[in-house]
Amino acid sequence: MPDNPQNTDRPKGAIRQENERIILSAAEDVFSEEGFRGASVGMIAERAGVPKPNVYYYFGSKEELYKRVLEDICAAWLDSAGEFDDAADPKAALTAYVSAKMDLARARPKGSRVWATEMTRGAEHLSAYLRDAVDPWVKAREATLMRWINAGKMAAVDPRAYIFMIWATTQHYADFEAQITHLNGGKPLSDSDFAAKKASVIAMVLAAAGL
Amino acid sequence: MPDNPQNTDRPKGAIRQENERIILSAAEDVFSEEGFRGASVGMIAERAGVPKPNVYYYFGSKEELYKRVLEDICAAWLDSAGEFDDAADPKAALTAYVSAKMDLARARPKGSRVWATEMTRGAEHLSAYLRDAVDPWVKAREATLMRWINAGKMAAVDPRAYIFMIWATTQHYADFEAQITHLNGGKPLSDSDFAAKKASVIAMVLAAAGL
DNA sequence: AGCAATCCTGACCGATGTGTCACTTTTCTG
DNA sequence: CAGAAAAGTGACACATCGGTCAGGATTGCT
Repeated sequence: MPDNPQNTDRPKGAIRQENERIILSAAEDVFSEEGFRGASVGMIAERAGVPKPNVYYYFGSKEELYKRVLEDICAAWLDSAGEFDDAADPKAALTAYVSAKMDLARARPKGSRVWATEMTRGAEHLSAYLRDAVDPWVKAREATLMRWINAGKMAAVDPRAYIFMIWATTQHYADFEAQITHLNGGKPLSDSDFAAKKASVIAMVLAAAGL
Repeated sequence: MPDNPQNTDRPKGAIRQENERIILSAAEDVFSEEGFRGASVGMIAERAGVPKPNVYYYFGSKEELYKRVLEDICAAWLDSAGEFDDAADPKAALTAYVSAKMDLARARPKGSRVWATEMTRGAEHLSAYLRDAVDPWVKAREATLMRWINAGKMAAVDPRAYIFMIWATTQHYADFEAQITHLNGGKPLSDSDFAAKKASVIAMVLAAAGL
């Protein structure tokens, strides 16, 4: 095996692409359960069905693998964040955003949990992203919410507290999936159960802002 | 040192009580950051300022220590749960409950994060507690909310989704403290900042239920 | 087919983790 | 004060971890 610490500079072949995908998926699983420090590369390799040195072949280190997983999650977060279109009216914009967030929670619960575990460790690996992407996004939406409030289009809420409520409530369905399942007689929410909860969340979030 | 696997059967002395308190507190810190598997007894011992074998002297194993930490957190959870008094009217009862939950999030953020990390691992260590304490509590409060809804005292919401919203929104201030701090210019919320957010959360949760 | 590049993997290394234990020191009690 | 109980702790055994590497196998290209 050639000495090449810059694994990411290698040309992409079909095998590489497939194996990276498999390993990243397994890593997301294991990191979501045990966090960065609690997850072992051995567990990830086993989950992915590859030998452990292969994980190092494709990713230079546990940390590099973790960063790649986080990047992917951040991209998904940004995707849903784009649904908060501030040219629309409050009800339409918030409905779309909460809807997208609920869909993301449903489609990517483990990603959400990786994000959550990184938060509990102080979010060191997310600090640049929070500063460069999340913070500006929050400030822009605060401004939008204030504009709507001042135009009398929605009730006067603390914009930031409102945004936190949206995040918390939607991500709860991913992050606390185990609790929700336990409280649902040990069964995960079915698609129709989830759709009903989604509708309820949208309604409540809108009502919280007088919409 | 005598061979006594039943450490918890020993009479409690002042030194023991103090050292257990210190170790439990340190354990809560470390478990909240790295979760069960990622936390090491060595880290906990260092955080507590005691030699590692002393941690084993007072607690039989890492797992026993973890269970003790969780028990303490569950007791706090039950404390705040008692504030949801179903003899009161909806507004008073919900205000009291959300207030208590916000206070708990503020006073015990690390406990909340231990709870959250145990959730991300599937909540195995909490399954009995969820079944025996949380599930009955949720069912009783669902019934209460339905009674209020049917009496026309509050808007028709999905009771369970509403309870999840309360949990999510209040615990968010603990679980995502790192994010909130990052988004607050790197400074933790001051007491007055937090009080304002608390008031906003209470208002929004009430509004979500038409109160 | 030959060769280069890529991929795979058993064995290995030093570091770190859980837990133990013999022994020492300190505290408590009669 | 003496002895028992409680508390403290350096050293240790074994397991697991992050990461490495030589060499074999497979793939891709001319």
